[in-house]
Amino acid sequence: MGKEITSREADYSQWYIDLVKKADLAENSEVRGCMVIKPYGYSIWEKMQQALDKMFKDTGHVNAYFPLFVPKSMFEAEEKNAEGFAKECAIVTHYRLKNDPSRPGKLMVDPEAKLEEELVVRPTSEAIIWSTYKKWIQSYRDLPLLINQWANVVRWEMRTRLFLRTAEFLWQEGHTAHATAAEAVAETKQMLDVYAEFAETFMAMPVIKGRKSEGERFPGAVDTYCIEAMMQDGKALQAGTSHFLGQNFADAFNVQFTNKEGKLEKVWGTSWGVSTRLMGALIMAHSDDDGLIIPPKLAPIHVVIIPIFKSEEELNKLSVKAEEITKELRKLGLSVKFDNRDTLKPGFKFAEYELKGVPVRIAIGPRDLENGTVEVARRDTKEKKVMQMSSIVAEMPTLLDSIQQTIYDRALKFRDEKITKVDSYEELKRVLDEKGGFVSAHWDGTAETEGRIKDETKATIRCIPLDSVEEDGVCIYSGKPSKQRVLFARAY
RNA sequence: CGGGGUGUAGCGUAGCCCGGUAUCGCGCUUGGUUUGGGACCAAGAGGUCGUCAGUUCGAAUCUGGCCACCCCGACCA
Repeated sequence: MGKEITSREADYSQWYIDLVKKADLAENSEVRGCMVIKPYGYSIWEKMQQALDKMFKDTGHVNAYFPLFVPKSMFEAEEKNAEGFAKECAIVTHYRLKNDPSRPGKLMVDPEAKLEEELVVRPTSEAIIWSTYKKWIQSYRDLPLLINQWANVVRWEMRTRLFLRTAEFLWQEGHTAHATAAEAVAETKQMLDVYAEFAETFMAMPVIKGRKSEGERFPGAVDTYCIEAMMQDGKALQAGTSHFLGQNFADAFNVQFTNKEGKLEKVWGTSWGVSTRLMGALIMAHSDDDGLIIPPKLAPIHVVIIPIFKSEEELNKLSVKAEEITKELRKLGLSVKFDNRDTLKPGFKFAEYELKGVPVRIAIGPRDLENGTVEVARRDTKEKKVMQMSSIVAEMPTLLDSIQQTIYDRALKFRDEKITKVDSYEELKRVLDEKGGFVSAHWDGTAETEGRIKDETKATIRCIPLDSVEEDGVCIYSGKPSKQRVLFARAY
């Protein structure tokens, strides 16, 4: 009884919502489009942050924090970027409330406290950051400037979904400035590699690195790179982006430096980000109808120990062993929970930790005490086996590695099976409808063709894969010559 | 922003057509029995029925307005 989850087959969208809510990751808040990230969900995000933050630091970046508010005139300085986000900006127009004379005890906006200039709540921080960089950069010796910030941003979305698209979300945004275009491009690609490595190593989620078409490019960027992941329902999900900004923001904010020859040059920029959307990706990449499956490297709890007992005396005996194991596992840096609650049956606990995606469960009962064994169950395969109590600690790191690998391999196999090559428009449509996934096809490179295919099939060009080989072909839509296949998919 | 739906205890719901002060399950509290895959018994606590107005002796129920949220679409990370 208790927490029933809609099956993926019955209603994938509802399955996702059930999982988020019932596994205590997040819930809808009183504010439309905004969510409360609950402790269990937040602890997964913290794991992601820790891993990413280390990778950023290892590649020479430092953290800083810039304001939530951006003056409207500053925001609109880079026109394409401003235009791109204009439709979804929250704006602060007043700075004070006052008592409402017509409704005792209630407040109203004080019309006399109107701001001289409206403040845009950042949908992204390029504007405020580049206007600051202008002050920080004078010489080539000030470059490169490699800064990241962890922050919240607001995009007033029409339709929201927990983690995948919320009006306010958490992310990191890296903003770098360089002396040369080549260096900025290298930075853009380096950070794309960092994201891909993070997705694959920590999230156990294979991704395709690629470049966005003009139509899908970040507003204000010269080039946008992305990592694209495949969800279990056959829809693609953009999991991270890295932008080569060219000199667009240097132009808009007049950011120049003196080079070695004493000449003024404009700086080159990049920006890159991943968000709490990764939580949605993590859930939809791996989980099943029984609940979450969290790769060990991101699991808030690695191992849960569940005692099976009839009496308090029995529990006490088991507790001694369980605490011994807990202590030893913790020495290895693992997060262990010993669930000794005496009001719930073991079966209930089993189901609960499966729902929450804890990678390993150890059950220990009177029989085990006699035999010196424990029952070990892994979440990814549901496999259970009896192991020697004496060796369980030593074997745990290997077991967790194996789980991490199995989850990745499974996702990779699924993803690879969901890539289909087609050579005609009819085939593209059929594959999208019947199989889903990525469809690899020739495209003539025009925004017009891309737009028409999008209108007719709801599929977009997810990316032009970086590792794709040049091959002569014809565009499946226009019949014009093409040198490369791109990936189409319906996407989140 | 269009189309649909729903607001009743912490959660999920019945009641609404046909007006008479709210049903059931889960959860919670207390006590007892249980515990190797989602326990059971008993006794309890918990409600401005989204909101405002109207009709009526009487409104969860009828009428009108408003609000909120969810789902589907367009737009988007």
